Amino acid sequence: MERKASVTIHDIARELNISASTVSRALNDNPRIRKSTKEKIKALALELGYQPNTIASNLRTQKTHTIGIVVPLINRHFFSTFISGVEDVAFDAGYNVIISQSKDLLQKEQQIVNSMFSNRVDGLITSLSMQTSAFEHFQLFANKNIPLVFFDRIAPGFEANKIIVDDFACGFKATQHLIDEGYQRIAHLAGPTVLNTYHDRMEGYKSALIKNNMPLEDELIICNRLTRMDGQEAIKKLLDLKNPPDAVFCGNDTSALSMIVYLKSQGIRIPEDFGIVGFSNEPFSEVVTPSISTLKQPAQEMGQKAAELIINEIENKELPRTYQTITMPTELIVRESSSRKFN
Amino acid sequence: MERKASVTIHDIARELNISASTVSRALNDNPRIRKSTKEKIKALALELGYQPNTIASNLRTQKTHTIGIVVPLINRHFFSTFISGVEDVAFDAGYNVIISQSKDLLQKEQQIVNSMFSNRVDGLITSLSMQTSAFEHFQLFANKNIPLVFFDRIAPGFEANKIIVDDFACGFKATQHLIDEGYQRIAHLAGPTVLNTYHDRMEGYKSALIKNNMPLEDELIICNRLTRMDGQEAIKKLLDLKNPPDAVFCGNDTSALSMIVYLKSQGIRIPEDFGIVGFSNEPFSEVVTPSISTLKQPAQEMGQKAAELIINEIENKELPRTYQTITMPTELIVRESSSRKFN
DNA sequence: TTGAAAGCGCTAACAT
DNA sequence: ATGTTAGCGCTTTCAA
Repeated sequence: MERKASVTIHDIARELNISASTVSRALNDNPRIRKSTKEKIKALALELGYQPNTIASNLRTQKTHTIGIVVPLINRHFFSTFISGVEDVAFDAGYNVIISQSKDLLQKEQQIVNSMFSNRVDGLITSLSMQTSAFEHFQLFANKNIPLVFFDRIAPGFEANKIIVDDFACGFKATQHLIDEGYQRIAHLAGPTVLNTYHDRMEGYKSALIKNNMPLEDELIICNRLTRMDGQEAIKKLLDLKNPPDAVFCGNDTSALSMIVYLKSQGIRIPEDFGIVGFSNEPFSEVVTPSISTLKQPAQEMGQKAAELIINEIENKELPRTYQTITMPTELIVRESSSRKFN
Repeated sequence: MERKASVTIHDIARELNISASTVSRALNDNPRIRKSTKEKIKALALELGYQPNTIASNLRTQKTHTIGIVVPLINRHFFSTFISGVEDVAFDAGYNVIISQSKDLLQKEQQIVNSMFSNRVDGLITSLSMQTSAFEHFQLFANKNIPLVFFDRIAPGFEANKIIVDDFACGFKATQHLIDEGYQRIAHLAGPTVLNTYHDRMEGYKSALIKNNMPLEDELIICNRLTRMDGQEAIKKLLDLKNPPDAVFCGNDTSALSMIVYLKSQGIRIPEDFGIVGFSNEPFSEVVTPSISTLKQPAQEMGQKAAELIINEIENKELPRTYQTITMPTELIVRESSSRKFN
């Protein structure tokens, strides 16, 4: 029942009448240790069930081989897939991954970022909460020159690496697609436009309308948090307009889904009477009826890229820092919810 | 560009002409420090931008306030939701969460478990890989008396806390439901039955058939890894039998979905001609057409419970250890894919 | 109420 | 090829 004190390199050293440093070197495969000594040491280490104490090593080397990730919600498909991508690359490079979720609360995000710092993560990868519009809490990392990568919801103007998709182009593509399908009056449901993602999608939407000489109308743009409930409220509001839209480009798939459910319940046919395009390519979008046209972001690849970037930065600290913003490719996936032409 | 050395308690001590221990005590709100001293210290700490070095503290106190989680795949909804539940409780209790995915590979699982140990996590929460049928790699934790919680896919016979659902009862309920709906010949698609989850679901299935005086037939039971592809192959095989089934209870929703897609493509009507029940209540199950009847596991709550259990164990190390197996409630959600009676 | 001193387990100059 | 020594930054016993 009692916790047996762990075996340390000193235990091994004592037993073999050598010094702890030799043991340390041997276990780290330092070439300056004689092969026979190494073998002796490793054999005994195995026999005694020695397990290195990473904490001690971390303290000594000032390096934790740990990457922190902060996302709004761990169990959102986009984020969990991103995390999976990070973990893949990190694991292969010998890094651990420590994760927290902000729950879209600025205050929690701030706490987490501080905690990650105190835990001396070697780098931090993050996508901002819906409430985040100031970035002082990340200054801690910038000041200490600790690598920082923003993805998806980024801090505009903050000097750091960033991984995004071209949300403007996505918004444009989605809207242009609806126009091409013959929809006449296209609305947009946006998320909080303090966030670059939702802001840019909306601008892309507007730009497409303008390019096609269609009027921008304030009443056709609704901003909320894009939950299922939000989607339903939005579509109700839109249908209640004197001059309601015949299509909506939604800021995410969840709200698009709830709109579809509501429209179906009202006997409004999709895509014949009403067109919908969502965002993110959630797993359900492909299999729901009608299937949801959407924009696919390469979540796994974004995570991998983020990990590569940050590990590279961690391991090349001395190089003059140059920050890049990497734009990953997206794909407009046209499905039933907007495909009049196939009918 | 150069990394400015961090402020330590010694810097604060020097500046105030006091000892580092006093600073340490003050910052930790030790009651034996005079209030005025405390305030002076905290003010200076703030001014200098002091951030505690958790690593050093961890080494000294032999406690990391970190919980390790090992799951097969981070971006499976059940697992990411479980993780979210753990993180919620852990964060509130001042614990960090470090995560790795085994990718259902035993070897990776072993590596991860060792690495988690070396990182001196205070406890480990895990769901086994599909390849795991021996558990020596967890012995490390058991030997050192480090709290260990298995969930979902557990190590039978291993002395540890466990959080599960009653998979046997689930299998029984699902099958009984299909029988009640009038299906005559019910097949089962199982995952690797070395895992308790899939094994128990299958036994539940068998038990329901027996109870209803229906024959058990080997050809109606297929085992694979339950991917989409696996589901499709399985349903093809089943339909090719001389005497094919008219319903399937699937070990997960993914394979159930792929069966539905295939059946629809063959013009087989669901639920009229064929009944399907899945497992896990993936987000898509509710919205696909036909919607999928399934068993709902309380993933978030399981995660919370796991965190509570392990934190309690961590913080009451001295108590004689008693291991519990907690069975969480499940719910059979009846939807279109098996609801003949509603038609 | 505060300080001195030791040490958690490891690594890395610097010696030999 | 190996040993000596110092110390990473913190906590904690013991002493004052």
